[in-house]
Amino acid sequence: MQPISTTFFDRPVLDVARDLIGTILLVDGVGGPLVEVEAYDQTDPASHTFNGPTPRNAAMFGPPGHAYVYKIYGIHWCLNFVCQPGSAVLIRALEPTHGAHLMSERRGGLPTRQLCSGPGKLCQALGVTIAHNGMPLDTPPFQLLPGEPAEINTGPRIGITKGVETPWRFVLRNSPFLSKPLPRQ
DNA sequence: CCTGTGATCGTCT
DNA sequence: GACGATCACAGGT
Repeated sequence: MQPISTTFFDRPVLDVARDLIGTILLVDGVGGPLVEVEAYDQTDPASHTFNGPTPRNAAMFGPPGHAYVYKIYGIHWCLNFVCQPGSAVLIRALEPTHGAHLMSERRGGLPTRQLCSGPGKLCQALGVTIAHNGMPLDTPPFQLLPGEPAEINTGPRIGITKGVETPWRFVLRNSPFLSKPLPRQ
């Protein structure tokens, strides 16, 4: 199988987000298949790009297939994959299959299900920081590899106060590694 | 199972 | 000066 190229990301963000579920993300060889992501674009009041370019969100207006990393609540890092200008996919959770020992060490020995079950936890487990902001995703330390076909469910996004109804959260159906289950319908 | 809260600081108004 | 695409822990059900 070929690694995923940056042209994969030069498509509508909703298509990319859906297709990312099941894709294997590794950072310096550590990670696993993505089980939860969210889409954001410039028309969306919850997006960092809603009010146009700023120094922080510059990577989201740069080339597709690069990382956008920012710090939230003064504490945690969050990793996004940049798509078409002003849009990106927030990487929220993965199944920790590669480098589990290192992830556990970085996460204080917490149980496997809690190693990467949230955007801040995932960055801590994979060692992602602002140093990765703007880096291409088809070049070390990043690796993106195709995974198995996935059954996907959608729902509203987590932790936002605007655009709360927009169902742009994509999850692997029945995964035990999500940050939260989908709401009951 | 659930809800509430403190931590902590960069970013933008 | 206010707030945020979060997390861990505490406490009650």
